[in-house]
Amino acid sequence: MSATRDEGSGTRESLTGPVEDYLKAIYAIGKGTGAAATNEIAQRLALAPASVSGMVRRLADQGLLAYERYHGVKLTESGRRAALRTLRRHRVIEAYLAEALGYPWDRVHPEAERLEHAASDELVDRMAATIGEPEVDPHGAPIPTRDGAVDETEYRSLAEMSVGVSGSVVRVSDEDPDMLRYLAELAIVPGKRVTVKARAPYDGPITLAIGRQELSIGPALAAQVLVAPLADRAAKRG
Amino acid sequence: MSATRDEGSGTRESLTGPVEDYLKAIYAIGKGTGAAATNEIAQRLALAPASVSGMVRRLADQGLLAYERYHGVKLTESGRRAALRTLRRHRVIEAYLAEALGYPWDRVHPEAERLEHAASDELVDRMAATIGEPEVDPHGAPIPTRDGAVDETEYRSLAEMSVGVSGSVVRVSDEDPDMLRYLAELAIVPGKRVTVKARAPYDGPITLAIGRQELSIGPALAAQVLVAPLADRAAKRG
DNA sequence: GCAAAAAGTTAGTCTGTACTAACTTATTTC
DNA sequence: GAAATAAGTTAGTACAGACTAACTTTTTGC
Repeated sequence: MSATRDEGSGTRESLTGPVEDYLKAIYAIGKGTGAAATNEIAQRLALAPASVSGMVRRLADQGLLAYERYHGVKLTESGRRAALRTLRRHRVIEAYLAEALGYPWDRVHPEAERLEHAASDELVDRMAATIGEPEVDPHGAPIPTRDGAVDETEYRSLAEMSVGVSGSVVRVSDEDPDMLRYLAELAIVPGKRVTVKARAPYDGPITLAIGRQELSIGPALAAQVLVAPLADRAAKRG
Repeated sequence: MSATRDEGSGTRESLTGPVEDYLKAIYAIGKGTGAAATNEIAQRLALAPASVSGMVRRLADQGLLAYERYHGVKLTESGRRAALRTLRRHRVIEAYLAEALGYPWDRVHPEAERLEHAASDELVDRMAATIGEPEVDPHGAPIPTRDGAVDETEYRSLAEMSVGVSGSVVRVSDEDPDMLRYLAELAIVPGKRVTVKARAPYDGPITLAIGRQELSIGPALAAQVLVAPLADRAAKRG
C-alpha cells in the first residue's frame, strides 16, 4: 500500500500514452460496456498477450478496469470516461487535421494516434471550436462530447444489407490508408447514398449503385462500410 | 556490440521525448556550438545531476554528443541537427497555436513542449505554411528552417543597455507565463520600440520609454528582454 | 466427460529513464 | 600548494512497459 498514488476514485490526471491506448482498445472491443479478452487487446495493440496480462493488472489496481483472472476485463466508469476522453481527442484531432490543415483522410489517423496523447483538453476544445464543433470525424465516427456522451448507434455494414436496400454511408473503418484511398476512389464516403444491387453467393462480390455509377466490392471491404438504412423497396421480395 | 541498432552516423529516426529534451537543453546552453556542463543541463531539465551523467553517456554512444568525463558535453553535427529539428517544431507549434487557434502567448510554451515530441515533420510544415511561414515564434525566437538553418544573432538585453539608447524589442524569454502576462501588460512585446531613460545604481530599476508611456522594471526582468539597438542619441553624454 | 487446442498467466529478462547515496575529480581559496 | 568546496561520476535501485518461455486454466470437439 504505497499511499503516494491517487488511488481508487476521482478524476485521474494525465495517464500515459500506453495506458490511454489500452483503454481505447478495450473500449473499442467492448463497444463501451462489454468485456474484452486478453488476446483481442493484444492483437489490436500488436503486443504479446503476456504484456497485456501485466498491464491489465496494473490498470485494475488503478481502478480503471474490472479484471478477473482468465476472464477478460471490463472498463469501470472511470476507465470508460478516460477512454472517451482519449477518443474525443483522437477524433477532434482527425477532423481538425482534415478541415484546417488539408490532411487527406487516409493520413489523419496515424498523426492523431500520436497527438492524442500530447494535446491538452484546452487545445482539443479550441480545435473543435475552430472547425465548428463537428459531430463526426472524417471517417464518420462520432465525436464524444466534453462530458463523455457519445452516439452509440450501431449501424449495419454493407456486407449485411440485403439486395434492394438503400442506405446512407455513415462511417468507414479508419486504420488502413490504402483501403481509405480505394474507398475514396469509389466515392464510398460518409454521406453518400448507396443501394445494394446484387450479392453473389459464397462470399462473392457485392454490387452497389452509387449515384449513377454501379460497382462491385468484395465482402471484406463491404464489412468495413457502415450504413444507415434509408428505404428497402425490394425487401418484401425476400 | 549489439549490431541491431542504427549506430554511428546517418539520419536517426524518431528520438524519444526525453532525448529531444536533452538535446534542446544542450543546444540552448551552448548556444548551438559551445559546451554544456552536467549541472546546467540538470538544472534546466529539473533532473538530478546523476541522471544527466547517465543519459549523456548514452547520447554520446549514439553519436549525438561529444562527451569527456568530468568535462561537459558538446553537440555533434548530428546532435545539432536533431536539436534544431525539435526547436523548429517547438517554435512553429507555438506560432501556430497563437495565430491559428488564438492561444494567448503565455500559454503556448507548455503545450508546444508536449506536442513537439508527437508532431510529424509533415504536420509542422503544414502548420508553418498555413500561417505564412513565420520567421519567429510569438516570443520573437527565430524558427529554424526545414534544413536546419537558424538566425543566431545575439542581441543584448535591456539590462545591458546604456541610458539614452533606443532599440526594438526582438525577443523575450518564453518560459514563465506570469512574466509573459506582465510584459504584455507593460506592452513590452517583440516589435515595440523602447528607450532606456534611466538606470538606478546597485541593480536598481531601469526606467523605459515605450510609446508615450514611461515605466520602470527590475533588472531581473530587463535581463529577459532582448533588444536590437536602433539609435543612441544621448550616448555621447556618458 | 475427457483429451487436445486455445486462451491466459507467471516467471524471469530487457531497455529507457529516473532516483539517492557514496565516491572521485576539478576548482577555488587562503 | 594543500584544504575546502563544487562539480561530476558510479553503484545500486525503482518503475513502466515490453518480451520469451514455460506453465495453468478454460473451452472445444468428439
